[in-house]
Amino acid sequence: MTIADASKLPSLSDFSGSLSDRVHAAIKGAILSLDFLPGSSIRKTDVCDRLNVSRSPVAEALTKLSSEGLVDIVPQSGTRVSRISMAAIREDSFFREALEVAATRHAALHRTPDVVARLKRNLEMQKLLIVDVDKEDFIRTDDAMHEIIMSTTGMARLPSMVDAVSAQIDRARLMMVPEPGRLADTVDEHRKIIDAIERQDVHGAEDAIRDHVRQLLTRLQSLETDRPDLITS
Amino acid sequence: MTIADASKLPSLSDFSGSLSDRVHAAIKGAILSLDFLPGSSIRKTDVCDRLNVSRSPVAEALTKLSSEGLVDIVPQSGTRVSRISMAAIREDSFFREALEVAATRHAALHRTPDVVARLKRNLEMQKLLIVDVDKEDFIRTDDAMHEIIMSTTGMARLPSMVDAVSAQIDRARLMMVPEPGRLADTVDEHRKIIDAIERQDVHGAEDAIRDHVRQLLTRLQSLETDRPDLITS
DNA sequence: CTATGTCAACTAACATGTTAGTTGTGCGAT
DNA sequence: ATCGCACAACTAACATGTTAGTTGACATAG
Repeated sequence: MTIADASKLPSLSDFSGSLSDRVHAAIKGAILSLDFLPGSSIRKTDVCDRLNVSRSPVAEALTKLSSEGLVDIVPQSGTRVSRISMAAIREDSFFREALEVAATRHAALHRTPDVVARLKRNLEMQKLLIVDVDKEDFIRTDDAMHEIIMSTTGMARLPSMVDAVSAQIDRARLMMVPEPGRLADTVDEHRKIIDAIERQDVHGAEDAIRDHVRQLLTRLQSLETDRPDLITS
Repeated sequence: MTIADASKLPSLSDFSGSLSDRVHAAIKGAILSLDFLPGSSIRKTDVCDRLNVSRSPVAEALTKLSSEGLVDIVPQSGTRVSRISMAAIREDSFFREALEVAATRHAALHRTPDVVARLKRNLEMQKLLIVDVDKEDFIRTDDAMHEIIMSTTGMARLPSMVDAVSAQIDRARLMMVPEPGRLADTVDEHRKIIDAIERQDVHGAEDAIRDHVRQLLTRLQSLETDRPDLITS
């Protein structure tokens, strides 16, 4: 059984909030970036030594990660980084789809000219970033678009909810090999979503965002054959 | 400032799982049943004394309740039972609607004759229970119907997800005065949902479940004027 | 060589001691 | 009487000690 390499943990000073929060963020980052490999076991004492904290905040952080599905705690035995399972990815994808569809529906029903303008400006930015092949910034802009749509609902907890439910997806996404032309396709999907919102075409917007979210799921399925070492079931 | 009466906590032996889990269930029950009143502060030591456990499991339980929105933890200061806010209820209702709509959509798309039969049997049971005016059993049967629909998705975590997101709603629901004829209306809403699933009418099923979930929200709005002492904002 | 039982090492869970931040209270100054 | 400030009491957060359940290694019997 491999053991997660605690030396890969970033320093706590990179984060804010309570000690527990920072430990949580540090470990979560290590898991999502695959510095902590799926299936490896986490030794609390290693983490404590590396971060210079006691077991309390580490225990609390691991409990939270467990509820997010990123680690498996076996009572009285040990804690392991959860393996990526297609079943878990499909579940997370289902939840994410449910929330994104609801948000997009709301956006289509209640859109204001201001929101449409912001979405269109965001889309133009995306087009520019494709030409630059600036993937980092593209992802940031992509996220911003989804946030604009979510913000129309006025639900403060929605972004963090979507975030929590996307943990497995985010981790799996990192293992995918980039696909040529995928960025251009993504922008096209975004355009369809924004167009439907502008027309207040509720069903059109729902279908468009659903297609978009499912694109990712479809592409993730390929991991099952590509990286069977990291995927269970 | 009122203080939550720890003597109202049920005994831990009524629950199963780890000590933390049982403490969590006990406190959650007290909050949802309004034995712990919204706004009152929870004294860890009282809870420890009553349940004969140390502060660790109590702290963990309260952390979890905090993430469910049932208590507010003020760092270095205190923990209070969260007041019911219309904003929180609306958010929870939004999340619940998103999940239930997604589940119902899935049920309509992939329904089998067996599922339809089970749903129809459940509906007949509901009709009988109206005549008996057996509210307890009616609620159980109501819940069972939603579970049948959710089970068609095959998503293991869906019920617990909906449950977590319904905490605020469940608490508020208890304060509502029963409305004559409401049960019959509920059955009618259920019938529409089941009919649409049987016809594989996706949009019809979505609309029907949405109407159903929103009925509750609408009725909850009245609390804002009826019980302003328990509602904030 | 395999199956099984024992035991030591390890771990999460729980208990308890300690620290530091917040809040209200009362006293004194104005 | 009111404002401000110091202080005491209380709390969550954190550190650390203790308990009990799990696991795998190893020895031993078949």
